[in-house]
Amino acid sequence: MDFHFKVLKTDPTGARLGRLTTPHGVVDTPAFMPVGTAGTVKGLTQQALGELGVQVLLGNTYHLYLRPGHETIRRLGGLHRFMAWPGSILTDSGGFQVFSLADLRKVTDEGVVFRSHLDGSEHFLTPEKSIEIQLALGSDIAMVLDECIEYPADHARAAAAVKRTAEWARRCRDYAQANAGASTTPGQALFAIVQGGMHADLRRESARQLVDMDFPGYAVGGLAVGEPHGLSCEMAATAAAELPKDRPRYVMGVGLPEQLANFVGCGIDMMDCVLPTRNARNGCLFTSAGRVNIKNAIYADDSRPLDERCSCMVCRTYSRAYLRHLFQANEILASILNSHHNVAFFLDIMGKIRQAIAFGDLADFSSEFQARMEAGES
RNA sequence: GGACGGGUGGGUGAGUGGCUAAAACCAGCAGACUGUAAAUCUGCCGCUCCUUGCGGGCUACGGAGGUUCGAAUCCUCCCCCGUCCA
Repeated sequence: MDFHFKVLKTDPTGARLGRLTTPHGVVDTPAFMPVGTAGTVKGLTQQALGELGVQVLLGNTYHLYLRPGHETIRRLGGLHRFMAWPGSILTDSGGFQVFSLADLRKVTDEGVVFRSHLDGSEHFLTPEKSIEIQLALGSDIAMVLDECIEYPADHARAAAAVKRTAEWARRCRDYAQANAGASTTPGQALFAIVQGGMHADLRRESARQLVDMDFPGYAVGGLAVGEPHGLSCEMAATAAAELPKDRPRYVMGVGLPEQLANFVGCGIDMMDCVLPTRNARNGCLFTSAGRVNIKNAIYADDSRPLDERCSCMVCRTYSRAYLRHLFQANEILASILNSHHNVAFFLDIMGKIRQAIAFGDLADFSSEFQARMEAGES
């Protein structure tokens, strides 16, 4: 199967219902992609992910390069076979680590020198190296190496990152084209990443530069780095307006449950976020009535399901009291069940968003959802 | 009966004259988490009062006395708990 994307319907709000086809299957969009940095969505088996209806998940170039090593994964048949995941995979390029490992790296035009967070060893990640790794991993969608900057960042700083990101995108594209045969997944696609901080002119400029390079898909990066949600949406919409309508658009690293529909309304087709899994492990559960901190004492005797409106395995089977107990007792099952529910909840939202676009009432869905979240427990 | 060692806040356990309402860890309570250096991190954690302040009062380091300007820390006696000797 070759990579292609088809917009099935565009909502008056700008939201798109679509279908992405990758070498490993179909992805209904708008899609939420759980994050599986190190070749595992923490707390969930691949079987569970399949049962939850996950169609695409993330892996991380930087992490898998450091451990177990991309050549090891290549020898084992690529990331899909290595982790026994038959569905689609998108790999991040290491660009986010340019941001999050600020204390452990040095950026130059040539690339990024990282000190491994595992053993302190030095590694030089260039655009070419990032692609070389991703070709070995054989993700369905690789990402260009970008420079993700902090918030706030002034115009000059953001402009420099835009310039560098464009140069790196070109190098990534050229290297990927020249070495396509080295991929463990024939037909692997490469997405570019729009930067520009919170400066609309730079977002537009970045998008145009990348569109000129003709990528099969485009991401908007550098959002959800601490700025207010309204600004994120504004930047996502600004970038999306410059992007070709027939290519998938992906906002990286978002968002909260109540934010997902807003990005979709900006014309976004794909999102990923660590929140459902990370927060699950930290006892923060997302429900249709808002956040539930399952470690709170008020749940000690609560026999109700976590979310009465959720039909996931956890909500069908276990009480809040039990989930709290597992968390308090530091039991592994707490992470497993909490992650299961949170991912199910995010996927459920996306399903409802797709349905709402199909029915043409995304705006209604969005405001209803928001209202229920804010109303909290009844 | 004798010789040592020890009794500290819910637990373990530091502290051996003032900087100690008493380290640290655990437990408990609450909060945070947005392309994962995260099963992590932060705050609170004797009682009480208010004008919520690096505020006031009270209680507290087995018990009772004492020394001292000042004691969890020094002295005396007593009570417990360990180990060893009879």
